[in-house]
Amino acid sequence: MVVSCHSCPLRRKSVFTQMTDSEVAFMQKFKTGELEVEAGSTLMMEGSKSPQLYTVLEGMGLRYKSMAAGDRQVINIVLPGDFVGLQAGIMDEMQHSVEATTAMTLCVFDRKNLWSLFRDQPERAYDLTWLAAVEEHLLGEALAMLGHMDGLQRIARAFVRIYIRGKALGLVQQGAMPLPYKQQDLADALGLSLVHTNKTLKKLREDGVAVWRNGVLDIKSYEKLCEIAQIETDGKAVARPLI
Amino acid sequence: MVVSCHSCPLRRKSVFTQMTDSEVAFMQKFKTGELEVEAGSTLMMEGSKSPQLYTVLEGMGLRYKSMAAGDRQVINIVLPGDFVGLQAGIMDEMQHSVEATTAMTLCVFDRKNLWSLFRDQPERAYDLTWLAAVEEHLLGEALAMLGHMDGLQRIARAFVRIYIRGKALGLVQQGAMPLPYKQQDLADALGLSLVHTNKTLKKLREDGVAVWRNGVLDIKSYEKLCEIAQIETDGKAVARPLI
DNA sequence: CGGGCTCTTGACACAAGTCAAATCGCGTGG
DNA sequence: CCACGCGATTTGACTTGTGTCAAGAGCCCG
Repeated sequence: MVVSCHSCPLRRKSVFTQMTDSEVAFMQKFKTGELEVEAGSTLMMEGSKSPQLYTVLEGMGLRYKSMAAGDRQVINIVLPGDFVGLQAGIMDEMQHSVEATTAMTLCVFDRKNLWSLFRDQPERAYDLTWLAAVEEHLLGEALAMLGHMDGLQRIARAFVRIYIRGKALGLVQQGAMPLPYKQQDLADALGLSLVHTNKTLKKLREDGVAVWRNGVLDIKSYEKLCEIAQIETDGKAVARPLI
Repeated sequence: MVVSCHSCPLRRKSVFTQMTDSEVAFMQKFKTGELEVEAGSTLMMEGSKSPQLYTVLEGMGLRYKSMAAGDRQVINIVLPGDFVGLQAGIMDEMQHSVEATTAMTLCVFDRKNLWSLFRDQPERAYDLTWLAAVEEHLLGEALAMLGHMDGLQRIARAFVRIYIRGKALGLVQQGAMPLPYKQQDLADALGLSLVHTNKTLKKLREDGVAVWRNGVLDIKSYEKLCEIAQIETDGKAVARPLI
């Protein structure tokens, strides 16, 4: 059953900026269908020219770059509302891969209609640029994190960032949210070895800061976590456009 | 003396995509003036809402984020042709600072005209998004570098990247190009300590790979450098739009 | 019950950070 | 014209965070 943009459950959430009815109608035309993928599927391959672009409706995923020697750098996690494939649409090819960690439902757009969006809907073009600029900002933060923080701080910071996003999406219940990734995924995101990630998680657990187990992140002390992460406790997710 | 966009010396270089006469004419209207700043000036401050956006005509600079404890993460270097302030234009505020390392000449645009660019010049809007997407890609690469490479590899990779950009801009003469930064700048970019950066540079020097001295980067063996950096030797700069 | 993932833990090695001090280069002022 | 001072670059000695190797424990599924 295909959801109409008008009644899209994501669109109602306050994290997403509101559109006028005519704007929603345009997006509806832009949308060409829905895609369901199972856990583990690769949505986009580094170097490929995907003919399709997606907005995540449900499920979680990972963006990553493959490196020499078989290891990879996780760029960030993909949550509902995220737009996937902008690079393939704007540049020629994807510069990273995208993988579904859980089963996912995606809203599908056709890449060849992207230009009409720039021509006829400058507001949406602006939104796309906004998304790219925000992504750039987030990567800048991640870079600073890898460059200047130790393992404990990195993990704490990752948890805070994820928690803020999860909260904005309504995924958090009593301080806990689903986080169905592997320790290896986190290690690959933070530039740490699996072993060291594991030991650092243990420390956070024993210090009563946060417990991440069985795919659920449970924040025991948001204050302590933020202190370690060097982040203000009042951080909120910024409202973002939903494409 | 203000250069007209039509006779802009940068625009002639082949690294930049060509515009039609009418497109150049629009950019000319968009341009509100030129700015010359001396070495050491701060062009944009993290958190500020700059009313102006720039394209670099001459000189070199640095983008960086300030961190706790007084140190900083250099995001990347700023060379002629680079667009500065996109974040201030699209998002509300800059997320990083920009500093002039040498004296610089900048082409000035008014932020409040940015929307008219999206409305009336979809090609330019597309270009801006393209720039943001490329920036995102480069930061992704940088992230992978910090996450997975050791000091020697990082420096080698930084040199190769810089060299490719410098070559495309015609800054390279007999394998050498001006690179007027401090070792501390490079250290801050690569997430290394100054001391370790210095020792690693020494190694590159003694191994006959590259010498960086007195603000000049001299590549002694591009092959060795690329091998260390794990980059193909045939890498070229991609053509990019000049805003 | 067995095979294959994850997750845990311990022991050890090494890359890189920190601290401290010497040297070099350069502009300024006596 | 030389002495001084300050910032940048070098170098050495020591410390430590993190990676690597290896092996065991927990858990799910066929």
